[in-house]
Formats: sequence, C-alpha cells, structure tokens
Amino acid sequence: MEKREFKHEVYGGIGQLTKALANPHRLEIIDLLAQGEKMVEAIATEIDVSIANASQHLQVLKQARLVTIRKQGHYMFYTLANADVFAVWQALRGLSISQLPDVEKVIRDYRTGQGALKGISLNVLIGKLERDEVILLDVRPAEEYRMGHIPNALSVPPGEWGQKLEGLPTGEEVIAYCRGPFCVFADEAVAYLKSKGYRAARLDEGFPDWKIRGLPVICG
Amino acid sequence: MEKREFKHEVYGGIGQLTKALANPHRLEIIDLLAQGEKMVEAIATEIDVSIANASQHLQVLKQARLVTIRKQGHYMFYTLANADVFAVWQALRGLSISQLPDVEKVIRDYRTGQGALKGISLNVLIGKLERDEVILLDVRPAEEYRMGHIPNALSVPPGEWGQKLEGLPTGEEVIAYCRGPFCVFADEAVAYLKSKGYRAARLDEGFPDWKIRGLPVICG
DNA sequence: CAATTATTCAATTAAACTATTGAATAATTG
DNA sequence: CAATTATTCAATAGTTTAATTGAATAATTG
Repeated sequence: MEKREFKHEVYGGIGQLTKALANPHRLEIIDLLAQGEKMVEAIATEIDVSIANASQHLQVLKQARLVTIRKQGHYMFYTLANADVFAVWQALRGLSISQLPDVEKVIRDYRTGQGALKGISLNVLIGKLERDEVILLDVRPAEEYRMGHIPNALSVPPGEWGQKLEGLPTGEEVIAYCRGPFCVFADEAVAYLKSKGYRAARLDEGFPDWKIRGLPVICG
Repeated sequence: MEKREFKHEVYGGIGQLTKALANPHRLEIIDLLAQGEKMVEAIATEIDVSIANASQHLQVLKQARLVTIRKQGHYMFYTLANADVFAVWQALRGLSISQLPDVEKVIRDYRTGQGALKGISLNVLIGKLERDEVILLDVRPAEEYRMGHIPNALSVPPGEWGQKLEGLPTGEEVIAYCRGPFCVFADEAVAYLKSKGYRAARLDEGFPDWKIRGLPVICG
C-alpha cells in the first residue's frame, strides 16, 4: 500500500466519522444518549424534530457506528456505541467552551438569568462527598436516574420538586446534577432551591462525566 | 432566553465547529499542526493539495477558531489555537481506532507490511526512560525536532538514517517516535533498524501526546 | 386476520461543501 | 519602483447534506 493511499484511508475514515457528528441535532442526540438508551420517539420529542427526521439522523449515526440498537417488540432503543464516543463529545464540548465565546456567553447568561451562577466541578464534588458535606440531588427524569446514578443521590425529577424536597435539612449545602453542562434541569432546580432558602449549587459536568471516570454507579 | 433558543445556540455552535473539522484534509492539517507551526506552502506539500486549496481549508479552520496565525514577512505561520483542539483530535483518533475496523486494519497491515509490528505505549516508554533502558530516537523532520522534543531524544530525520545511526550501541533497545499513530516515519525507521540488527520498536502515540500530558519538553 | 403503532424508507427541493482555476493582495528583493 | 513570491480571494461546477412529506415495514393488539 502506498503512503498516500494509507493516509487517504485513515483520514478519510475519520472524516466520515466526524461528518456524522457534524450536525446540531445529532450532537444533541449524542449528548442525550450519553444518559442511557432511548427510543426514537423519546429522542424526537426531546430534541424537537419530527420522528422521521430523528430516525434519519439516527440512521446516520448508526451507519457511522456511533450508536447501536437494541430491539424490543417494535421499539428500537438506541445507545452510544462505546465510551470513546462520549469522550469525543466531551472533548468537543470542552473545546467549544474554551474557544467559542458565544457558547460560553450563552451558558453564563442563561445561568445568571436563572439566578444559578457558577457551578462546582466534579473534583470539588468528590471531595465534598468524601467529607459527607453535601446533599446530592439527581434532577434528571426518573427513568435516567433508574438507569444509573451517583451513589447516595436523591432522585428529584423535573416537576416534582415540591413534593420531593419536603423535609430536606435546610442547614446543609445542596448540590444538583443533571445531564451535563448544557442541561438546564440543574439550573432550574438550583434557582428553586435558592428561592426556598437553601444553599445550593449545580455540578458543572453531568452524570456521564462521573461514569466515564470509572467512579461507582448505582443502577436500578 | 428560551430553552430551545439556548440549545440552538449551543449545539449550533458546536455543530459549526465540528463541521470545520469534518474533512479529511483538514483533519490531516490538524494532525500536522499538532507538531508546531507551519506555513501554507509546507502544509500544502505535506497533505498533497494545491496551495490555493490548502489556504481555503486553513481559512475554514481559522474561521472556526481552531487555528491561529503568526505573520512574519509574507509568510503566514499557522498553529493549533490551543491544547483543547489537539484533545479533540486525540479523541477522534481514539474513536476511529476503536470503532472503525477499516482504520484499525489499515494501520495494522501497513505496519506489518513494513515489518514494524506492535508498538509500545507512552506509559511503557515513561517507565523505560526512568530506568534508563532505551535509546530514544525522534524520527520527525529536523525542524519539528527543533520546535520541541522529548528530553534525551536523538534527532534522526527521515533520509538521514545512514549517517546518524553510526556508533549506536547495538545491545540496547531502540525506540523511535514521530508525529502520532498515523505517522509512518517511525515504522520506516524501525524497519531499517531491525534490518541492521537492532532491537527496535515504535511508540504508538506521538510527540504531541507526550506534550499534552504535561511531560517535560526541550525546545531548540 | 384487521387495525394500530413505532419506526424506517423514498422522493423532493433547497442549501452547503469541495476542488479548480485564474486573478488579486501585499511583503520582499533587485 | 518593477519584479518576484507567499498567500488569499472570487467564481464556477459537481457533489453532498438537510428537512419535509407521505408511503412502506413490521411488531403488537383486539
């Protein structure tokens, strides 16, 4: 094999893979599937496109081997193909925050608009959990909590804050985590908690970031 | 700002960034610029396209803030904008090796075709260097060596193996490194060294992987 | 077995991307 | 200042991508 032919194969292959990622909806799908498997309709609803369109995007991701399918009845459950897919998304996310002023600004504006301000990092959370200093809330939908969450996290799904937060000790610091830095459940939860007099902050990263570090995860 | 508008900004921004990466030539440029700054003509020659075409691809990368320019006379030196850009490339590279059978196969075939076989990892190299067990060769072009290399590495640029390898002690193991896993300089060097009776292997990763880990680097 | 439902396929149109070509800038040299 | 050189710009044509629509599969339910 010639040297140029070799390069053509290699960079061409990675180019195709990158093209499959290079679409806002598909990136949002990747971000969503990092939480665990989802079926087509749920994905379409979540990312706000027609089912046919979501299906087409999923075909593109499938063809690029970025997602895999589990079939059950006539439901198709899509998941990320492996941890490396999330690692790429994580790197892209990081690059966008460091290099795209707009993205960084939009996030900051949105958070301050919600009264949420600065979050804490995964490393800081780990320290606080070791010293047993915080109450940890998983504010993602119940189904995502069920499929995997951080040990000792309480499930407080969106829309159920009223009931679930009864009897939470007011003295202690509360930290809410959700899907990731672009997920707004945690911002909304923190805003609500603050309005109730709690000392609250969000985790900058999300559950998948915890998981990919090899930290312990509770399922079910 | 509405939730959907927020998502539109964020995923849209990352989509544009990813689109700028999603081209074989541009990925090859990223891989090349990870070695250090280069001017347009050198890039065009290296990736085997016309100068006008290379310039256009560089404009795309520049607009996406993936590269920056240093102007000197009428030479334009392009470099990666920051370490996060390399981190994305590194993640994509890793994903392609784990998920694309073709890419993995092409690399394996090419290496065994060169008689080079399996390389060693950066972690293993670090151990061997600590125990002073190996002779380390930087087999990239002299200019890239000059702009930054691993401490104690000898510069043995392509085409100068005959002269440079005189007087190398034959008993010790020799490890050659180059630009990265898709760079074939190291494979060719290892094949040559083996033909001369040396015990030789290549480093799987490249110099930028060493550098991004924060390990010491010699410039000049 | 017919009706329902989740998902995919096919066809269309509008938009974006790619490589090529030759001309235009702008810094340097004689 | 004219000639040279490195790089960029502009226009073009061919290809690929995206969203929409409605029809086609294929599993499930009554």
